Amino acid sequence: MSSRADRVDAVFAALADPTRRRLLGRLAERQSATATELAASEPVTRQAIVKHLQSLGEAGLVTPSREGREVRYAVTATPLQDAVGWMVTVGAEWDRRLARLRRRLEGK
Amino acid sequence: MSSRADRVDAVFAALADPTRRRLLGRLAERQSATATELAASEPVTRQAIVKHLQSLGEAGLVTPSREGREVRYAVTATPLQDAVGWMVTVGAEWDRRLARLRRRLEGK
DNA sequence: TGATTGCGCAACTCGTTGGTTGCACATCTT
DNA sequence: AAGATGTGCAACCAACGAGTTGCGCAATCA
Repeated sequence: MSSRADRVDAVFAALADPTRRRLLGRLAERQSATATELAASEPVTRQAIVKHLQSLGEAGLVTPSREGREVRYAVTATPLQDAVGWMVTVGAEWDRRLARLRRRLEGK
Repeated sequence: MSSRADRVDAVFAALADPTRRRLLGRLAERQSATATELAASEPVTRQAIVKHLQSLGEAGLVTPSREGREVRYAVTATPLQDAVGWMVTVGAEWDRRLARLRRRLEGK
């Protein structure tokens, strides 16, 4: 029933690992990438990358799609909203902080 | 030197555990609480709570303060900004999402 | 003063997980 | 058809982390 809490849980768990965050970053730059491609830029094995991508996939942060003989991954980014939502409910003056952040981003 | 990345890392690692997030929630409601108090509302030992609070403390999310013979903990909430900042750099149309979120919270 | 209450430290268990290696299977390319 | 390239599966290892129990010490209360 508590699918919302589970989602948040999965997202934070996925984002807990720095390698996973880096992978998400890479996938945000390039539109998509395969596990072997990502493994080239990362100091670990392809298999490790695959596992990370699976974690990210279970959290809904990344979506795989088969293309011929290779599997390309792309960011979904939607479930991050839940995580941010949780953060907001915790902090006190978070409204102001978010506003400041947005201004800083829009002002570029 | 990469203190920024480390901070984000600590925050996400701290937020990865559901118990820790619940503790943060409790501390957000009440102004402050001791480990033993929190242990009463939680199905684990006081010692476990203490460890969690230490993790949260190292992440800068919580601040302890001694008062007589007891130690009270309170949320700091500032470093969450870094985490949100990271999230923003990843997602694509995050500006809009944050805006929607703020509206939903203000309208509430 | 003695009993209680709250905290700190240490050792230990057990499950999870990030990472590896090895091999088999599928899919292009030449 | 043969060789290369990309993925999937499984077993294994080491380290970390959540949680426990036990004990000792400081501070408050009766």
